[in-house]
Amino acid sequence: MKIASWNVNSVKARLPRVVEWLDEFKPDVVLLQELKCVDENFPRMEIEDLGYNVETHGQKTYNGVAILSKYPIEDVMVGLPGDKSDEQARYLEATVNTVRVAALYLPNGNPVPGEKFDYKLGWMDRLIARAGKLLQTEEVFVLGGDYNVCPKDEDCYAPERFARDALCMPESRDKFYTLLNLGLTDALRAFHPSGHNYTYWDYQGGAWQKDNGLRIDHLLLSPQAADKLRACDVDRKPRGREKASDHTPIWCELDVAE
DNA sequence: ATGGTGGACCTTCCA
Repeated sequence: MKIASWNVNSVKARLPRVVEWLDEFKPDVVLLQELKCVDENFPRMEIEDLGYNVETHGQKTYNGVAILSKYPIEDVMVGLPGDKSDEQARYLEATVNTVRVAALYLPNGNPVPGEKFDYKLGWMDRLIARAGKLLQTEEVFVLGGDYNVCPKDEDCYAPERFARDALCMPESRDKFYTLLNLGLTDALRAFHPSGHNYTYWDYQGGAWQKDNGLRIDHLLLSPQAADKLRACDVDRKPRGREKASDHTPIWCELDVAE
């Protein structure tokens, strides 16, 4: 069972790239971020025509997450618990083929310091709390998405340039490791313990051509999911195409009965 | 050197 995550940076602008990639990669489940549209404007028909069920949690102009699945999507939970005043569409959780999955778009947090960085850290506290709840169920689960956290200096092409950036700040990394240390597995690092495995390259300055990237998209697995992990990698191909997103998909394969 | 990339939206915000 192949589960992928991809920040598409506008599903409307990216639809040809998304359709093309679904057709060639044939993932079973896809966690999308940065839809940048309300639910009514999601290109549901085009995705359903490829054999996917669709659940969306959209928002006008900003954010927005979705779950696409070849299996029925059950027990949907919209939004990250812990702050009823939070109106940003950044979290969607559901069960597909016995696996609990979440599509998450963690706040960027720049500039530092400021309200946005505080919101990021607060959102991470809520994610840690949610992961703790999920771990109590001892289920197979995957928390996938754009975490906007670059875990280590080796995950950044120029760590000195990002030392004060919200993606690399010690507070961001500390909370990311608090999350991991609950007992989750960073699936990509389980298969590629070191080296550059970037998932994002800025549009500016020829970053893609120079491989000036960062690893900020992650698949975090419960212990029960990690036991079933068979493969994990970044698919760089979509980033090199015309009208590309600035992120590229990360995927894993779990040995789950179908 | 006050640019630069891209998306949404309509003038500025966000990444």
